[in-house]
Amino acid sequence: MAERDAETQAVGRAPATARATIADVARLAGVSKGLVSFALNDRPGVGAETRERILATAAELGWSPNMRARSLSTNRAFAIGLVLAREPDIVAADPFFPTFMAGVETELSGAGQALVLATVTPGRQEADTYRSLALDKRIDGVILSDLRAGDDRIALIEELGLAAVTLGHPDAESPFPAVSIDDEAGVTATMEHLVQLGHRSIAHVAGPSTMLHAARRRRAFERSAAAHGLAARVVETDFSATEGAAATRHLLGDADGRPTAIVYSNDPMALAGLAVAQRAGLSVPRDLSITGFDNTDLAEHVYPSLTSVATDVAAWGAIAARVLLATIASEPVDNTDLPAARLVARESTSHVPTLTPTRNGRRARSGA
Amino acid sequence: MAERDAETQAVGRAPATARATIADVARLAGVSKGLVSFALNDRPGVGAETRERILATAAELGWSPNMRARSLSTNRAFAIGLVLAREPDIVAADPFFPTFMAGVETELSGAGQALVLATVTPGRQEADTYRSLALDKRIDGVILSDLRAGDDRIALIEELGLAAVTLGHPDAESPFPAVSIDDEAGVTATMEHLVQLGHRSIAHVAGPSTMLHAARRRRAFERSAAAHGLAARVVETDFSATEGAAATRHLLGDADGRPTAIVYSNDPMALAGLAVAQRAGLSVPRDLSITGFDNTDLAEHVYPSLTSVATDVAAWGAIAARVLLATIASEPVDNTDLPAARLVARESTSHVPTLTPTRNGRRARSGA
DNA sequence: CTGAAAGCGCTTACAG
DNA sequence: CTGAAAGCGCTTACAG
Repeated sequence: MAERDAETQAVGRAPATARATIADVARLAGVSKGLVSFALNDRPGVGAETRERILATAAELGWSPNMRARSLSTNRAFAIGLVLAREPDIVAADPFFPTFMAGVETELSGAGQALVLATVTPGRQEADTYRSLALDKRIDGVILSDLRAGDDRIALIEELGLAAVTLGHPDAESPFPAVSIDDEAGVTATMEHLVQLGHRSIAHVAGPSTMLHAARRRRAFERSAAAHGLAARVVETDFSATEGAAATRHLLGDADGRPTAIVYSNDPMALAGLAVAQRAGLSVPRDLSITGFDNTDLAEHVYPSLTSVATDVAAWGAIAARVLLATIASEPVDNTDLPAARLVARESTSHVPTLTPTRNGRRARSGA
Repeated sequence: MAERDAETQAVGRAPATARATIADVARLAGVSKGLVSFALNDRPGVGAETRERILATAAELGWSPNMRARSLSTNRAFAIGLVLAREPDIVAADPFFPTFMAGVETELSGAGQALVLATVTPGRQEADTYRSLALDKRIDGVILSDLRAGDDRIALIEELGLAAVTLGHPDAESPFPAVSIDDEAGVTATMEHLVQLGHRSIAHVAGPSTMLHAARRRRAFERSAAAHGLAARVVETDFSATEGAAATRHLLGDADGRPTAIVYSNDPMALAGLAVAQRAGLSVPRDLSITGFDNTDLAEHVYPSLTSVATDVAAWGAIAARVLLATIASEPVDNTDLPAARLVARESTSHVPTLTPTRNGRRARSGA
């Protein structure tokens, strides 16, 4: 061993195991550490051939940047955070997050950034999680999902000095860019579809009114119902299949006569509602039309297949990540609106029965 | 401003924004930085009252450790990684991961550790992801899920010098502890259940044979079939609802007579299979019994509700994380076996029809 | 165009 | 029991 290796051997570790540092590159290339850093970061002020030589030796040594050191000196984490605050079973039943994260990842991996994910039960644990993520300096910014009414996370994130992007527009002032999908358009299209099929008695099974997107879908439902001169029956739930089933039982047992169509605020509830209807001896869509939201993979694989509203969730994730990274890099960013959610009509919706439905009546299925 | 603040003001930033460092604590407590570090880390060699004073001033200044600095000097990331390498739609349809990650999180948050999550499409991108996670020094170890036959990640992770824990036992030598759930017991219980109901023609819709847990479930099926003197028809899929549906169509159209029961290797496929059967005019469970695996939230909310195999996925995540953290801390760890998967019998399984099933036949449902 | 030095906020031998 | 110093691997003014 040449004596120049002496220092890296200090720990008694095999040289092969030791990672090359810029000091190694500098020594081998015969320049200073600072110059190596400049060359590696494509900064001006390094002679062309010097740069070449530095890059070559770095490659030869298999050098790669140590993010810990980089982070410490640049005061950046090169990572963003996502905090999921829903009851575990609701997160699990909803394919939104895995798809969304896959989209986020496509953007991050190319940019050398990492995603740190935290799952918490809703409540004060949530704020603590954001707080420690920031205090530990693990992330540069967060993606705020599941925006709530008067969401206190906006102020918290601002106080913590993190960058952020919100999924959808908050209901109050926000210093953060919003990346949104117009899901109201999806609800409106659903209503048009049902009205066109002759439905006049349509109910909505909504998500929690504290969640902005659930409230938005509900308002779109109510607006559309009003526009068509229909009553707007709404049952609120927590987005779970269990409460979706309960809401359906409630609606089907309604003394005022059960609705001929139910618009659910997500797919898991619609699937649970479908089962409740079938169990009650109703045929879907002959006796009852049903629609979901988010166009889960399963939607086209149940019987009857489920009419649902599709959004490009992965694209949403990718754009949200891109906007957040731009924000972190202090680049100017605008609010972004993604293509509106669109209705995918399938078998679970059809013409309203002309008479009160009978269990034995045969009628050709129409619609999608 | 006293002149002792001069240095922290160098950037022209408001003092309120500046985070307290151990240097600040040391100055205010009148000791050296080293001593502060010792006191804060509960190391011996600090006088009782000195320690008190240091802790008090740290609290007063709202000091919290900067993980970047800590990481750089200790050569640890205080974070673990999870790389999801499945097609996005399969990850999305399978509630395993969100639940698993919630379990992981319960363990990590208490230990001041973070989870960095990467989602990749299977293939060479996967290895690159592990590689850069390690080279960037972002994580100390990984949880290896979805073990494959002859899984090359074992060697890769070892080469990268990362710690790891595997979900289930690899099929070859592994230096890493395994945390396993005996899902074979679940399959065996399913078979016992079906045989007891009189089924003699049982098929299995398996996951990819390259995936160890899919292969394990399949082998358990075949063993159990053999033990009962039954033929073991198996159709292999990629775990997706789409292929689950296709496999079901194939089995129902089988020239040798269709099976009276189908054991699916996961719930999404079972749900898709249920729809295929219903679409073909078969009544489940009267004409065909169906079972799933993993006991998805939706299993109890479809009609008929789905007999499935339940495992405590969240506990699995928590234990896996705990074992991994112990490994990273160089504590001795053993392989861990969690309670065996157990069958949850519901409506989708019942007595085999005594005659070849007729579409109009009425027979009281029995079983679960 | 290039070098030498200080600094990011911690930890950890090494001396007293 | 305590202090002063070096080091982790980078980046970045500051001089030449």
